Amino acid sequence: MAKQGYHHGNLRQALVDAALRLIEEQGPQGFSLSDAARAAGVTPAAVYRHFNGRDDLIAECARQGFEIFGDLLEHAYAGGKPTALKAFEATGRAYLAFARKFPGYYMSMFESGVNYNASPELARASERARAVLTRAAEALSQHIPENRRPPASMFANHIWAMSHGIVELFARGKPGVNAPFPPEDLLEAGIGIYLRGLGLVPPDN
Amino acid sequence: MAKQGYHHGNLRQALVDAALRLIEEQGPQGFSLSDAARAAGVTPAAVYRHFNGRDDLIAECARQGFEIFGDLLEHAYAGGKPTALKAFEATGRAYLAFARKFPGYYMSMFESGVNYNASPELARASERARAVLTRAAEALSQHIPENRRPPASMFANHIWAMSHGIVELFARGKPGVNAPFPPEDLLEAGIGIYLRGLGLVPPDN
DNA sequence: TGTACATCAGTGAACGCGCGTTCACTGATGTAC
DNA sequence: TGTACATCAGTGAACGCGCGTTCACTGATGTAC
Repeated sequence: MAKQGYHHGNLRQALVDAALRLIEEQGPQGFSLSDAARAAGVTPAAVYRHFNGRDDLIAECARQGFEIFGDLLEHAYAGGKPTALKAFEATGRAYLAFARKFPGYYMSMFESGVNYNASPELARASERARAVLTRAAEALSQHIPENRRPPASMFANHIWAMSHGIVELFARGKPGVNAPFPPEDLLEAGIGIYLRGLGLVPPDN
Repeated sequence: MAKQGYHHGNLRQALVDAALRLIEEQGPQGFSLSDAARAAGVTPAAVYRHFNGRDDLIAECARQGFEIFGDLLEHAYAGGKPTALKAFEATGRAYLAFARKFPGYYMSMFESGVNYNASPELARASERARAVLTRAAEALSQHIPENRRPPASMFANHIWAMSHGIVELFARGKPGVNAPFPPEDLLEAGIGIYLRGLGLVPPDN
């Protein structure tokens, strides 16, 4: 976009952006390298100046997604402030917010079937995002009496699974599925009930 | 399989079976009508004797899946016996059991992007399966004091979302993701904590 | 039991298409002098 | 400031491939007489 003419200026990122838009519209399998090139106003062959082919392009989408995702979760967690509980809840909300705001990234990360070990950078980025969730869970679990404290990674995974399930089932404009509640409310309530089950929230609302 | 030779005998079901096996192995987007025909030992054109093309074949896979899924959930729910709580837990377990035992069906139902309104039969089958989950939730919700009883469809959706999330994130042999717990245990624990949060299970284990 | 015939499930060749990828090339850009 | 040149990002034509779908056909099966 920076420059016009024969040389594109920033084709690499333009291709990523085009891919994200296409993935968002047609699903991770529904987009093609040629589509992305066309959307960026360029010959398919030009893609090979910047990526090792289709899979490499998707992997870069996912990598960028995980970076943003990690940043958002980190920011929401805010080092566990003001309380471990509030920080944890905020992190859960950030999960859904990310999926809603960046569906292309989300799909490239979780629905494209991308191999997280495709590149060291991707592996690192996805690992970091996961680590934020686990850290939030760990801080929270300190408030549960030790004798009935479940492993932190377990309930990080519970929250992750519920969030992901809500995104997949209810936060997509899937034909034929009419969600009776806004996904945000559904997740908020679900996390609330779950945390009450852990004894981290007073039993009576 | 019933007969050999020029006439296949039961090509329709053979194609469905082949499609399921392929979906299981390569994902819902990774299989082609030609693949399925080849696997059934038949020309691609023969498929059109039985289906209106690729999408119709997938829709039939999903329909059969939802029938089995509905039966399994129904059976697990067992009319709410012995208690609404135990029946509900059994239903949740049945969800995961289905996903594990019939990955091809599961993927055709939830990952293929099939339109649930593609045929009235598919719409009905998917509706029935959902209804079982909601009914189980409704029976259970009778045991919650009315003033702090969440809508039954809400917590049916919570359980559904968590189950689906666990299937997608941890019950697949996804490269690069090592689940720290068996999915069954993860779901069992998650449902347990959640139900405790609803006040349906004594607070101390 | 044997024969004629209707049915229709599957064949095989053909179609147009878009895909991912390769290759020798061209021409815009930036740098050295 | 002007010129020669190296760099390298993007071109455009070509490839082989497998796809979904169509069509006129063929030959196995089952039925009527």
